[in-house]
Amino acid sequence: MQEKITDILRKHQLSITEARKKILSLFWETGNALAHGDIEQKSSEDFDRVTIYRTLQTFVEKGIIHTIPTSDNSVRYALCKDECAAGHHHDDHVHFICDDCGTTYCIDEVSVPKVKLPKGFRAVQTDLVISGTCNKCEQ
Amino acid sequence: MQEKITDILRKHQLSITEARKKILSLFWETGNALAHGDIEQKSSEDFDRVTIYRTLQTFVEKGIIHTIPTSDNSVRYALCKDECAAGHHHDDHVHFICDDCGTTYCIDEVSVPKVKLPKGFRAVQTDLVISGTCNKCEQ
DNA sequence: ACAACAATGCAACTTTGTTGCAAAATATTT
DNA sequence: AAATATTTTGCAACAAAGTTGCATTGTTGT
Repeated sequence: MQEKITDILRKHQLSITEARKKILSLFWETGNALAHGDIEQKSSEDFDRVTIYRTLQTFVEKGIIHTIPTSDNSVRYALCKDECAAGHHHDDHVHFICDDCGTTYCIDEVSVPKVKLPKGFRAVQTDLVISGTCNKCEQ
Repeated sequence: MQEKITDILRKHQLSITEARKKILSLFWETGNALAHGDIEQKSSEDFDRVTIYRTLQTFVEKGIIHTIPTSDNSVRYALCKDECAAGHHHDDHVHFICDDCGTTYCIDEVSVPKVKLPKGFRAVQTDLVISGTCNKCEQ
């Protein structure tokens, strides 16, 4: 587990620090997307607020995590697939946000359908965000 | 023009005030989506910051405008179609955000494709957000 | 025109995010 | 393995974004 974490950091040419290991393992453990606030709650005693901001920023730049668009103001982050490299994200999968529990899922098994845009519009990134009720809150 | 604006407000059972008329006409004039900041710039001398916040909130609740999900932290608003009612938005169209000029378009001619979700997930709202270069910045 | 009600402005505040710089931790070189 | 160079972190201070309570003003219905 710890090896996997340090491996990822090394692969992206990042020095291995406590903060980065901790934050990265949080993503692995939860599986789902995390907002900055979530991370702050789960590690506020270990690290400064600023460190979390900077770490997330670095991870995004290096292609380890990506941001998920949301209608409310909260930026959420999730682990990228292996194909993502620095500066070039390829996270064209579906994101699901539960209105009940707030959990954000990456639905890997569904891929984002290609859309034909009007003349002159060139697409670079496509995000499909679905909100509703997740399988845990459905009962 | 002014009649159209007051009509919309009346239809949604809102009292007709200067702030609401002004902000609503801003949406009509620009056609595209507006962030809170845009509105503040274009009317900061007329109204207080707080009034803009509250007006936008009211408009969303009443189904006059809707929020558009974005990867960066900026909340953007756009006019709803006629079918939207208070509490029930039906804005399943495509949004396009230009990386160059920052303009957010509602691409009405393209509709959001239906997506099959894993078992237990129930979709309520589907947002397809595409970013890239718009037809004005393409040259 | 008047009373009832709703919206606005102001001030104070909370939350969220940013920047510069010294101290500490990590990596690199020999 | 120790010394140096480089990066990262924490702190403080700040800037921006958003919220709340309350008195004042504006709007609506009779």
